Amino acid sequence: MPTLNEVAQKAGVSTATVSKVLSNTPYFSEATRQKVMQAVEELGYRPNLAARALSKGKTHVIGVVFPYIYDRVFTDPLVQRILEGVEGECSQRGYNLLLSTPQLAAQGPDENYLRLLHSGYVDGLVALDNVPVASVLEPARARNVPAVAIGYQPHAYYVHSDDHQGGQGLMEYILGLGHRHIGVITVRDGLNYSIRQRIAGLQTAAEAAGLNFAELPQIEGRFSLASGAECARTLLEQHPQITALACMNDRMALGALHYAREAGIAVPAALSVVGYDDISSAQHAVPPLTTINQQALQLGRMATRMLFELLDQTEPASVVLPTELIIRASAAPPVVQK
Amino acid sequence: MPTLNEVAQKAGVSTATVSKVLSNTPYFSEATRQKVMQAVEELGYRPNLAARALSKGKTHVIGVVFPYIYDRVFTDPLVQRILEGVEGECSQRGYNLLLSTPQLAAQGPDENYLRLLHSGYVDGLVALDNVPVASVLEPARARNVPAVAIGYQPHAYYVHSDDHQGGQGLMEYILGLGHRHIGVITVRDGLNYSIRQRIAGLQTAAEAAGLNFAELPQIEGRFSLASGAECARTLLEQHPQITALACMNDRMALGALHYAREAGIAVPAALSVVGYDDISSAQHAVPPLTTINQQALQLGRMATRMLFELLDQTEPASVVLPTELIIRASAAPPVVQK
DNA sequence: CGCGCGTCGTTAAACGCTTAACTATCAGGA
DNA sequence: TCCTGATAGTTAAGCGTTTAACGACGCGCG
Repeated sequence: MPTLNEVAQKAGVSTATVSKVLSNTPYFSEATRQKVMQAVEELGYRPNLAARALSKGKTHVIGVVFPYIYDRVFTDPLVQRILEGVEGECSQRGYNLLLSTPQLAAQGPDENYLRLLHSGYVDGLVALDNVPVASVLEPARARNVPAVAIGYQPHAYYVHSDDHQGGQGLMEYILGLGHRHIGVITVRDGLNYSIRQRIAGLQTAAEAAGLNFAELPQIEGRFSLASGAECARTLLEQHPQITALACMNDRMALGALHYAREAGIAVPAALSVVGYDDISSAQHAVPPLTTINQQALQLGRMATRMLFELLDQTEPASVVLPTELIIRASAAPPVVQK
Repeated sequence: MPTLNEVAQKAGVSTATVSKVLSNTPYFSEATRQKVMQAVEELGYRPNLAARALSKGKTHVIGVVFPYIYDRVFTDPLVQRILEGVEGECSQRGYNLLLSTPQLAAQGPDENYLRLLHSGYVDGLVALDNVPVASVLEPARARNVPAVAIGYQPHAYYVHSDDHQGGQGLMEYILGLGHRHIGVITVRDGLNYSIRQRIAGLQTAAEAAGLNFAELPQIEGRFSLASGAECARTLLEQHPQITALACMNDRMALGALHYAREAGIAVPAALSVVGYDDISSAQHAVPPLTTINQQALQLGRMATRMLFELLDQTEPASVVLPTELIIRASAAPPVVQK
């Protein structure tokens, strides 16, 4: 591959001049500009980014970090959506995207990730950082690598969705339909800050309606559709009086729907099911799933914009995105019984 | 961030020695090893990858290229799955993943991508390269950047799934059920080699059964679920005698299912629908979708392994992966009528 | 006429690492 | 004793950029 030097030779000038022309740094004549451009053209020269990175200390690469915790990273439709947002912002600005999926153990992220972080290979980081066990951004902060968290990280720049509001809205909706026997399908507490907030939101709404939230039947799934189906079965077998199921993500809600169909339980006539996330398949489920849209795309976009502000030396403000209740057809008033 | 030099100073040796110790190049004593390691430890030293890249000409980064054609890149569940495969192989070997989503115009990929390609920033490329308009790997070949295509690129190292076999299997299955009035939902020809092959497969099977394939009603969708629904409507309104719909991807098949449900057409009793891809939501559709599994995960894995072989200077063999017919519940024999 | 300044271009150092070439030391064999 | 060769470590060049520092030139102005 041709180098700056070869271009310089060909154009009959020094490398410094070529560099100036290419970076549009003042003080070169139109004539030399022409010569240089011509040489660049003929050789098909393109700068070596590694060299540039070394010299400038900037790589134009930002790292996207999806730690590998409860789930294979890319099975979560939200991740995909976030990535889409990040990607859009980056490519708009001519930045490249380095994907990192560190293992996250209690003592911190894995060595591979740390090497990347300290390598000078990325100008900044956008990280899904939302679990209590350990923060992937902690080491970044220690090394002064600009970073934005998607999640609940009060000590960092962050963006997250208003999960409390979302949870509350969801519960208010169910209560408003008239349900009182409500089962909750959640995940193990302490796995994820967002879900903890959603639960808190449910609780707020429940207690505002005079229900004792702690007495509502709850069960812990593992995020997946299959686990949702299983949880629905267990919950309904143990508490046949349940008329509504609030699931803390859409995949588990879809699982619940799946179970209901197999068990011959009509949704929403005999059982209401609501989810959380508004993943794309929620819309086409049978029946279409009532859920909370948490704007994953926007999450990715915002985080990336904030990172760019950081890179531009301006202090970004952390953001909390509002959620929206998406009413479809999987929930209805309970049939009056007994 | 600490540099090699600082480590060397602290350990009281030369940078060359430190470098040797760290890369385990022969000829240093246990004593110096200890000193060096201690210094590394205390300073928290980690190599600057840009410098290393410049010096060695290797970055340990491979580029994953998903050109941006008919669709926003990450909306296709297959892309996600392929990415998962690539990611797994890479992180196993300590490689990092750079994501590139070039715009693909007739005259070739965009400048941003070319810059990346020529930058020396990636050691190799795995590319979804499967469209007739232009190849993203063409410029890679021109620059001698090792690359593997996922798709039909006979001039390159490639891996693709046996779409002809898949299409044929799908059609044989439908014919075997007894259908003769079969509608085909495809995409604009020339958009995608794989789909062209699938169609060829359908045709092979149809003609083996004595059907004139060209006379079967066909319509072109745009990959998406919504377009599938629309196509199903059009096709069925124009050709009410159709008893089965063969869709060239699952999303359009899901759309067809969606339309059928709305229109009150019972699947599979009154209409059989089959898809292609076996995306995860196919399994949970109502009714569960009969489709062809094309092993997207494996596609990503294989391509990456081939790339690593290439990087190891060994000539990889291109691969064609077999497909598998996944029989679920969206297709059944036609009701004998008239 | 001479000085200063704006313009255009060059030289060379620096970024942090790898590695070929080199020096020094020491043990063992002839 | 001397030579050889293995071992241990150093020096310095090189990877391809950027950029600070510097020189040369010409022009306008006092």
